[in-house]
Amino acid sequence: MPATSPAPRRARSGNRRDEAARLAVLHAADDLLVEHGFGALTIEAIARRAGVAKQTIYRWWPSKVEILLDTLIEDSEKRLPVPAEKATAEIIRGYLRDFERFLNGDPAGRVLLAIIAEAQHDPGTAKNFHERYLGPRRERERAMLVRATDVGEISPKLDPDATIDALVGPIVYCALTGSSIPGSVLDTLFEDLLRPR
Amino acid sequence: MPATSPAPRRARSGNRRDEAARLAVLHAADDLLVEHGFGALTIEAIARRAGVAKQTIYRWWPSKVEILLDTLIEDSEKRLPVPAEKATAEIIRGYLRDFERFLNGDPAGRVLLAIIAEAQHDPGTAKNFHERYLGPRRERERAMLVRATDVGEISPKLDPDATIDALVGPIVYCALTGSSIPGSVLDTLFEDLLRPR
Amino acid sequence: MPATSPAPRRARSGNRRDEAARLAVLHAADDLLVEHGFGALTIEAIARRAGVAKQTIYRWWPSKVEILLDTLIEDSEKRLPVPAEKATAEIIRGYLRDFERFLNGDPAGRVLLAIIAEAQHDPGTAKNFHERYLGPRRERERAMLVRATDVGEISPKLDPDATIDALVGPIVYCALTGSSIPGSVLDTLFEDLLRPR
Amino acid sequence: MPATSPAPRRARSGNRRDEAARLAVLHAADDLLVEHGFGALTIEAIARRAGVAKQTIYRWWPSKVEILLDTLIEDSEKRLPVPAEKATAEIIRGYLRDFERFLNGDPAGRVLLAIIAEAQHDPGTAKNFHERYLGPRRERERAMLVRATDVGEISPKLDPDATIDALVGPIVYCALTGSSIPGSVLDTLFEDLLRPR
DNA sequence: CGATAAGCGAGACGGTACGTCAGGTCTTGTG
DNA sequence: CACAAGACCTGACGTACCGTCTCGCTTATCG
Repeated sequence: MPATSPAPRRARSGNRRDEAARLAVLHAADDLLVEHGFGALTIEAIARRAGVAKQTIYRWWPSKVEILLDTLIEDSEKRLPVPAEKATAEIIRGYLRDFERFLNGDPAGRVLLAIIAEAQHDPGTAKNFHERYLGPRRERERAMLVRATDVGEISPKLDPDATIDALVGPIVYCALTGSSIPGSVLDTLFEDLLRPR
Repeated sequence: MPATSPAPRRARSGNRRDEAARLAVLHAADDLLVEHGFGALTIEAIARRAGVAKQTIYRWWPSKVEILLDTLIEDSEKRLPVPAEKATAEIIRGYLRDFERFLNGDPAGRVLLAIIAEAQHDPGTAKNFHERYLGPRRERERAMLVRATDVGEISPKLDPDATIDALVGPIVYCALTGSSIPGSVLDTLFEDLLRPR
Repeated sequence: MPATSPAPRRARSGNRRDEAARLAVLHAADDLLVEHGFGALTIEAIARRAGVAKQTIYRWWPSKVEILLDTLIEDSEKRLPVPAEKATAEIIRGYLRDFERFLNGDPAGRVLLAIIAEAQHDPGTAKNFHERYLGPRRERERAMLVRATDVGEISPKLDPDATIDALVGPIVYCALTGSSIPGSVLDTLFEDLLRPR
Repeated sequence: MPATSPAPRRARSGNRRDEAARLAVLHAADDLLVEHGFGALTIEAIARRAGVAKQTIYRWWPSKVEILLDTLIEDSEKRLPVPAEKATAEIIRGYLRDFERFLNGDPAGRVLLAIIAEAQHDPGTAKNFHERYLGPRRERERAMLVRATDVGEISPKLDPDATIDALVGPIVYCALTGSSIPGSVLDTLFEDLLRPR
């Protein structure tokens, strides 16, 4: 009688990285940020909450912001993916609205704002933030715009990067100052800068 | 016979607030931020640098961000005043360009970015930042726009607040991400959103 | 009418050293050593027990052994003074017996043994132990012997230092190995090496 | 079919204890103690230096002091054997002088002092030290004295154990306090306590 | 004019978190 | 099954700042 399941059992630790610990840290950091704010986000608190040793954190992350960056990358991939297939004007408009909702409603959006903030205080954070998040994402946003332009869905007034800055800038700025940009304003900017067909 | 000068001399201490100490603290905070970044901006470092006792700082400022806020308010009044007299399209365009230069070139601009950042981490800071800086300044910016509109210099597509967010947002966002928005992009937004005569 | 007391009141802290904290640390260290052994004598434990901040300990003592050295010096001054007045054979014999009892019965004796031990592990400790305890005490012991010799109370076979080593050595050695030298043996060595009148 | 030997060659690992690893650990511990002092004697450092896994140490030794005890036992058997054949006064005197040289000159002597020290800090160490080193050695020293007494080589004033304490005590005490007892003093004690023929 | 009261530099104090090190346990994969 | 390797939790290390406090001084104000 042949081979019941391979019994994965518990393989909690060994000489390989412990996935459970990794996730516990990511979630602990996320939760602490959302529940008690960035001020409560200390390595000790994360370790305590995750049920993990401080050393385990220091072994795998150079700073607490890198932890946030990890959660941000994983979360924004799921919750705010850059549309990668067909690029219609409507899809782009939807992305902008999702972006606004992400920043003002989603816990992961709080993480993004916190990292932007921390990047002002520390050049190392700024560098990693660009290399690991902003850069790659901008790449895909630019590609989305170019595709839509090629297809004739939109005909932007400015070059792709400037266009993105002009559209995303107000959204982020409003989120940073605690307000939330109205959908109608978003629409006006969208119509105005992209001139959709 | 009209009283020889009151000889203010150095009044290093006494029973009234010591202006020299106040200025020393403001400058020390400013300098530390610019030279070594926000991470080096501790109360102890400010006190050390200013040659002042910690208690003197705690007596007059509730937190180190309030010190920055004080310097920001004084400095941006001097270096980036909101035009309050006549409001022509050209004056508004100049203000936007000055704003960009302020953020990316002036030490006081670094202070503003640092405070925006800190406001993400701490609600109290956010509140004070709005009440003491953002709010009053927005008031004057709005007034400037209204005046220009009334006079027929511009005819904005959006209501004043949305207009300001849409113009200032990209400038701030670019500064926050370490880049610097090109003048040409600024001009396009300006033309587009304000439709100057 | 001779001036009622100058009202010392409580002056618990200020910009001068806090005597209460100093004593709390000394006692905490002492107690921990006696109750849980040298292994439990960590700076953190001392601070915890004394109700004192770690920094307060580091401010005044370079190492935990120096704390022990402080208690040892204060305590052995009280509990095992070197006879400084008249020096008869009987007084010297009494001192030797007291020394044995100090090492094997008194908590302060445990402190002495612990410091001797720690001096084996760390040259700095050895140096301080000699300069602050062993040296000055040996001085007084030597003086006691010389005085007794001059008066004709004893006529030692060896020079003073060798005599002390020969008498104290067995006492300390037995204490270190957990046994306790019999009084009769002490008497034999005493008679033999000092040849009292 | 030539049945070449089973090629034992280097049997670095397998299912029996690896003698090379055992020796590497003992030597690493010894070297570290001599070169950098007891403070540098950590399990991790020993493992590093011996090129051995920590687990290998924990598998065979309950504590680092037991490692030292192992080296001490092996070394002092070779370098400071208790004379077991004929016991003349001269041989005993030589043993005392060798003992003094062992403590003050031989690396293995440093190990003995370190263990004595550590025994003050930890009762478990004290117990093992007595059972594995002090006890058996004292046995042989006592036997040596008894033999010499029976033969009439010496006629000690005190019982064997007290005699040994009285002779060895000053030697050890001087070594512990960093000085070194003069040979002449040793001779005086020897003559005085043993009264050799 | 002398008492009072406040601001000041200085710095000790009880704390929290930092980033590092070692302890001792456990698991993996190799020989 | 012993071993090298090394991840893991625990807890102490010594340091930096936090925000509060007392000290001894100087100086303006007021009775």
